[in-house]
Amino acid sequence: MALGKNYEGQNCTLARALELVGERWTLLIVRDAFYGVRRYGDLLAHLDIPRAVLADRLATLVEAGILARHRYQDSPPRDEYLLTERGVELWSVIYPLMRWGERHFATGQPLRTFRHAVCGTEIDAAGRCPTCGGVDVQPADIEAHPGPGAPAQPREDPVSVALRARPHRLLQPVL
Amino acid sequence: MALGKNYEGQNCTLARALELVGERWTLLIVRDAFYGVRRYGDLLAHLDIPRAVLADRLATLVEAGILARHRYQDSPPRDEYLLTERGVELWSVIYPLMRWGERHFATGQPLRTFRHAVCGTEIDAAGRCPTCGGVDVQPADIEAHPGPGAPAQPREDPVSVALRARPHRLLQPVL
DNA sequence: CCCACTCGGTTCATTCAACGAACTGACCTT
DNA sequence: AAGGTCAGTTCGTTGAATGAACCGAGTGGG
Repeated sequence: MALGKNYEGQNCTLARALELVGERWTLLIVRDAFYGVRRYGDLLAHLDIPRAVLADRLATLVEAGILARHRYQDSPPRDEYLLTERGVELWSVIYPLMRWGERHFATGQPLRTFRHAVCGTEIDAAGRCPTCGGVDVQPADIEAHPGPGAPAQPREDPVSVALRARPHRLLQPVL
Repeated sequence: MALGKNYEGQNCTLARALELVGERWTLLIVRDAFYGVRRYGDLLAHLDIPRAVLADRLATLVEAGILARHRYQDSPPRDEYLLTERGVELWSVIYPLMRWGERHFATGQPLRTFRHAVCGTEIDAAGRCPTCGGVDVQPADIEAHPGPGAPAQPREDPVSVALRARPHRLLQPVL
């Protein structure tokens, strides 16, 4: 978004947060990071995002301390992008927004459900586990399960296939 | 944002939510609606948004059922924009994002704090009232209080002045 | 009744960001 | 040496945001 001069006048911390997170594509990249998508090429294929925009957003997110770039092999040199603590905290924004979208604009059955990994209970709209005394469930303790709904023409990129195939712990590599 | 064709491939409900709420300025307009800003002219002065963009966003929000347009006087004919139930539910997204921005990017003291109107306790980061048994506090029960922090050069538009002057119940008209 | 003013827009030329296809360069495999 | 993969960069085109000017309905004052 790069809200620039217009947001300087806005005192609200919301404006400052939106300068980072409100840019086009950014929140979808962060969502994919929760799903365990870590490499440039996988993000590219899964999001259908222009290469230049992806490179720009990743640089912005790393600079803001939301993602960290981590060398995972040396030959050939390859980096992966991992959520930092600051990035993981964005789950408290992403999850409610997903639920809101689902409540009001879903066309059919949910494509994905989120369960508390330790007990298997589906997490409620507020992000809590009804079984475990209503505690807030942290992303690392959440499993994304393929839901009953299916899109008309499902995507066939590796990430989409893997997410459809089996339950998967958030933040763990999906591929 | 009008994510258009790129988001059709995205099954996730997050993508559909972002088509509406992820556009530039949209979430700041919704925030102002929580603050009780209801008229075109007040939004214009408070947000420093181009007139054409504001008109476009308001139309989109009304069409999406997030705001409702309501005739509040007949001569001259004047409309105000009010949050619908669907819009009010966005508090679960806006509040965590504000808190996240405050935790990580605040420069000084908070400009605004949110208190549970019935007991006066400040609401925690998860949006609950510690005093009242940790219940989720709904926007209608929240009072925004001017905080200890002050910007270098405070805005002087009527909305900013009113919000700085005194505590104010969310969703109630600020002017 | 005319003039000035307010409010809530629309119009339009300019600027800036997004898009998508092509290119680059480091490294690997055969 | 040739071809492939990966992670970008470059660049021309398209589309959206910006901001200033304009517009039209309605009001209030002289």
